[in-house]
Amino acid sequence: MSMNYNIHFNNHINGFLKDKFQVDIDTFEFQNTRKEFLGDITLLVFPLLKYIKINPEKLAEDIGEILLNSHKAVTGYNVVKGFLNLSLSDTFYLEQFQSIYKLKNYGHKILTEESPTMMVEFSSPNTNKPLHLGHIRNNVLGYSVARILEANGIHVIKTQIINDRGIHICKSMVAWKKYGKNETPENSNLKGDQLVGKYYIIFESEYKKEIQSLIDDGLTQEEAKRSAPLMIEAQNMLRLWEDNDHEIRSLWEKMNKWVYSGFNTTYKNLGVTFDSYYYESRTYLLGKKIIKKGIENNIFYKKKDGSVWVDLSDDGLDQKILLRSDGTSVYMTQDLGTALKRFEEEPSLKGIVYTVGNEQDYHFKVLFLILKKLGFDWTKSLYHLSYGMVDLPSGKMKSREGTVVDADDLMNDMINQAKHVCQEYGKLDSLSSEELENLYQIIGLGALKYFILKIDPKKNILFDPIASIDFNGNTGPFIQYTHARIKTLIKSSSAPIREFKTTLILEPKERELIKLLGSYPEFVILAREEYSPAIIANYLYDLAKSYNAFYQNISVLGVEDIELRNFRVALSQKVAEVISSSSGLLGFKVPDRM
RNA sequence: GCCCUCCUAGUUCAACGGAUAGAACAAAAGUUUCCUAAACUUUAGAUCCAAGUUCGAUUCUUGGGGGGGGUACCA
Repeated sequence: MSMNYNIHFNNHINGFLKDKFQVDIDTFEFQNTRKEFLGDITLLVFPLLKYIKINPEKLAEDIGEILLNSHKAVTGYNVVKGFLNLSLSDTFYLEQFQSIYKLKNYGHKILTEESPTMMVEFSSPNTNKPLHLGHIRNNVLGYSVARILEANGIHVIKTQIINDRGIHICKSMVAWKKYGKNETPENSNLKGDQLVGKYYIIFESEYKKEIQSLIDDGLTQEEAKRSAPLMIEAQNMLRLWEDNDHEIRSLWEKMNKWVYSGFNTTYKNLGVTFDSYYYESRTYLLGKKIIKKGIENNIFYKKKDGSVWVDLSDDGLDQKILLRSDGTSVYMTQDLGTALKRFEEEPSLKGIVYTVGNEQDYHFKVLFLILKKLGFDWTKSLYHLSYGMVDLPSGKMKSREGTVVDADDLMNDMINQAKHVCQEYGKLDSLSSEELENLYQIIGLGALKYFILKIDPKKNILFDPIASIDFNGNTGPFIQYTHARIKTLIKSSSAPIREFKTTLILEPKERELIKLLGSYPEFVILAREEYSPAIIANYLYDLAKSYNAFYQNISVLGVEDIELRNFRVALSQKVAEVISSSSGLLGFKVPDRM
């Protein structure tokens, strides 16, 4: 995680090793020198021992000597075990900084005609109930990865597959028909998705009652579940839906429309957007052709009852069903078809990122393996962006037990919490009520997003709403606050930013910050697709923290030197840019003033 | 049962196989002539256990313990 010092020192070290040991090594490992040692950057000599059998300290000494004599940036060196600590000149850092400072959108590659295209699938809700906290992690992760890919010069299509058909939506439809015929989002004052979700819950609870009374009549649990009138009605409805029954289809369309309108509100509040949509109702029949071809090529096999399977035991996995005995498709069939369709429709498509929870790790392993067996060459650029569950301090989220956290409720709570905290601090008298509402939203949602993104995607999250909105510590509001301070600083500084004098004498803390910015290519981290949002988020926090330390130190010193002041302003501006730009990657908005 | 995954201070999280394992919150103490104290400076505190691989292991391998997830006609 440091600047690519190879660019600067590669030739010198390489030439030396060639001359003396006849080995050709072209990349070296550098890291920032730990602050308890003297020096700025450190060359790791250990890895070289594989090629050169020599005492590491001796080798480090030799390389240090060569660099000191031949490279003007190196002003000194010392050796600790296999670590070669190099001191670099102020000039070097200043030049680095200046070259970076001139760039706009540092770390962002420009999209061109030749840029590859990738698809990022995320969100992918069911249309029978509103989005919940788990969806928020999904959306924030998927959207963030899409932005990171874009910064890498990749043309990204953000998409989702909407599970808009099936028994789950029929349950809501049955309940709505039976218990709430005239209720609409307009006359009930409920968001469309909330309304449909309400009837899903009504279905489940009425269904449970029916089961219980059947059990009381002497049926077994299994029998009761199967013969409950509501369930039979829902299954009938599904059949009618598949037969294209006009009435059912129009009811289905009406209720789905409500749900989409509700989802759109949620997405808008959350700040995510999509470029295309796939609907299960249009994709669920896909994939059967693939199955047929697979059977012909002996990749799949048919059982006596007519069901189709793939045997993956050679790859350490089980056998997997691909078509039911009645010839209908399963989830896997559909996903095979959808993947193929996407590559057919979008000839320039290079790969797909699937943002789906880790409970489906196995599914995607199998999906990718089957596609590979079928011989599609794009299989290797399919990636399952898997992420852990979100737990609450109060316990686990279980949708069946009604302990889920609704996405809309959570966002509102976060905004209210932000309001509460802001009002406690006061200092907001100068803002209009409209500005205030906007501010609360920015802070509340920034807190939520950062809290989720700062954690390694593969780990489970323990989400604590109160802790997330703390204005101190590793939180979104802290970074936003730092950004706002920098903006104020820049605004209040009338001094123009001029060329720097290389004779500048720097205080230790300033040097640290220059190093931070000198190693600004660390910001490339933001633009490297192999890094997760979590790494970026934590890096961002370090940056904000460094700025605070820097700021405090300067204030205490009371430095008034004019050159230093200009320099400081320039640095601050760069930090501000870094923060606001990377905030964008995280899906933050940052206020101009607070 | 089998497969996948996670386990680091009291708590929530960091650490390309690199130096004395970093932060934050909570705890204890201190700092206000200052571009906002929504800050800063101290102090105390951790790698689940056991082997192996090597110059070096929180990281890789194997075994064990604990949590979570998956497991053949649900998505």
